[in-house]
Amino acid sequence: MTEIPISFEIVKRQPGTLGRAGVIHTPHGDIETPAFVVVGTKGTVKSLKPEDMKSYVGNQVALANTYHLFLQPGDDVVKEAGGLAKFSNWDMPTITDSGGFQVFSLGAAFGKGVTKFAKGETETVNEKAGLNVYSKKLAEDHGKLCVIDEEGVTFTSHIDGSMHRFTAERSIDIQHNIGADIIIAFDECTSPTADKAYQKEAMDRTHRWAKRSIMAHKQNYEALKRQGLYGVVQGGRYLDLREESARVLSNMDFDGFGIGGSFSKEDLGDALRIVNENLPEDKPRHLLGIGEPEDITEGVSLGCDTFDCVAPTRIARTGTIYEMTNQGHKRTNLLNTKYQRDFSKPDESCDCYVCTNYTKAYLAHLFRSGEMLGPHLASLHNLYYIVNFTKKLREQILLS
RNA sequence: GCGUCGGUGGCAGAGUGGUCAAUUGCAUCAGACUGUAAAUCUGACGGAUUUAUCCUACGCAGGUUCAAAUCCUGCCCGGCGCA
Repeated sequence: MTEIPISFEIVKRQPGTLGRAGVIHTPHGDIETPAFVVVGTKGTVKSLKPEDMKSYVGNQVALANTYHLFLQPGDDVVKEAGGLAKFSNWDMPTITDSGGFQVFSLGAAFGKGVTKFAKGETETVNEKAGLNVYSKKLAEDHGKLCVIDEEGVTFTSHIDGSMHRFTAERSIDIQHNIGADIIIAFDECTSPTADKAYQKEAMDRTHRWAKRSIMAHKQNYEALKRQGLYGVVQGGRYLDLREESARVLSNMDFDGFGIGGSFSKEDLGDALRIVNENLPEDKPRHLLGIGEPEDITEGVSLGCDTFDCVAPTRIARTGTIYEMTNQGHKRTNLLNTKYQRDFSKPDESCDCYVCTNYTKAYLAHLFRSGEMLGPHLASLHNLYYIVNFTKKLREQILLS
C-alpha cells in the first residue's frame, strides 16, 4: 500500500470542457470516474441487500453518514466490527459524510420543508439566530435539533432526544473509527435562504474547521495510512464566495474536495465552474448530494468526478422511476392510473435486472398493494439507471 | 310472528334538532422529494360553477318544526333474542 491512501489519476480530459475521466485509487479498490456514489446513510442502502450493489447496480463506491452511524450503532461498534466495509459487507471503496449536512437538515431546515436547492425567487434571511452556544432551551425556542457555535455543533438526536456534540476533531475521530476510505471534513451546509453575510460567516467557519480537521487527521497515524480526507467548498449561491472557498481550501493539504452547500438550479453551473477552475486539477472533486441525472451531466462537464444523491432511492421508495425518453430523462410515477395495465418495460432503453424481468404494471401493482418488493425493485432500477448513466458520461469523455 | 338494536358519502365508522356537504381512518386521484428526521410528506376527494353561490344528499315515503342525518308515523332491509 502506498503512503498516500487516496490517489487520483486523470486518464482523459474532455476537449472544450472541464470534464475529465480518471481513476481514484483507494485501499478498497479503484473508482473509475466520473462515478455515481450510492448513498447508504446508516450503512445500508435502503431496501437493498449489500450484495445487490455488486449483482444488480454496479456501483463502485458507497457512502454512509457519520452522524447516523455515530448514533446507531455507534462508531465504536463499527470499529470493533472491522470498519464500515466489513461491518456492512460493502465490498468496495467507501466514503463517510461528516455530518455537515445534518447541521442543515436538523438545523436551518428543520420543520421548514426547505431543501438545499432554492426554487426560483428565494427570500434570504439572516440565519444569525442559529449562531449561539448550545442550550436546550435555545434549541427548543428555535425549533431546531442543532445549534452552531465557533467550535462545533450541538445536536439533539432525532432518535431519542439525547444531546451530542460534534466538532471538527470529533467528526474526524468518529470517521476514523468508522473507517471509510474517504472521509470528509466537518462543514456547515447552509440553507439557500441564508443571506450573503451569513454564507460568508459560515464559509469562513467551515474553513477554520477544515484546517482543524486536517490537523486532527494527521494526528492519527494509522488512519492517515488508510483514509483520505476531503475538504468541503462552501459559499452558497455567491460566486465570489465560491471562488474564495475553492482557493482557500486549495492551499490546504486535502486528498480531494467535496463541493457542498446550497444552490439554485439556475446557477449551479456557474458555481461549479468557478469552483472547479480554482481547485487543484490533480485532486478528485465530489459534488455532495447532487444529483438528478441532468445535474450529473452538467457536473461532469464542469469537472466534478463523483456524485452522491439520495434521489434515486428516495423517489424509488415512493413509486417513481427514472425513464429515458427521446426528450431525455423522465420521472415516471408508477402509481398513476395509466400504468395499471401498462405491460411494457419500466424503462424501454434499460437492460437492468428489473427492466428485463418485470413490467410497469407489475411494479404498479406492488406499489399499490404496499408490497416491499416495489421499493426494492424500483431502487434497483433507479440506482442502475443513474450509475450507468454516469458511466456512459465517462465513456463519452474517453471517446472525445 | 313477537321483541330488540340498527340502516350515514367507494368501505369502515363519528355525528343524534340549527355552527353539517357531514369528524376521522382506509381506499381512490394527483403532486412533491437533490451530502436520507423519509417504505415519507402535501393537496383533492357528492354535482355544477362567474369558486360568490346554487343544486342533490345521511334506507324509502310522509309528518312535526322557522330549521331534521338528528324528533314522529308507516314501509323496506339487516343483526341478535324468543317462538
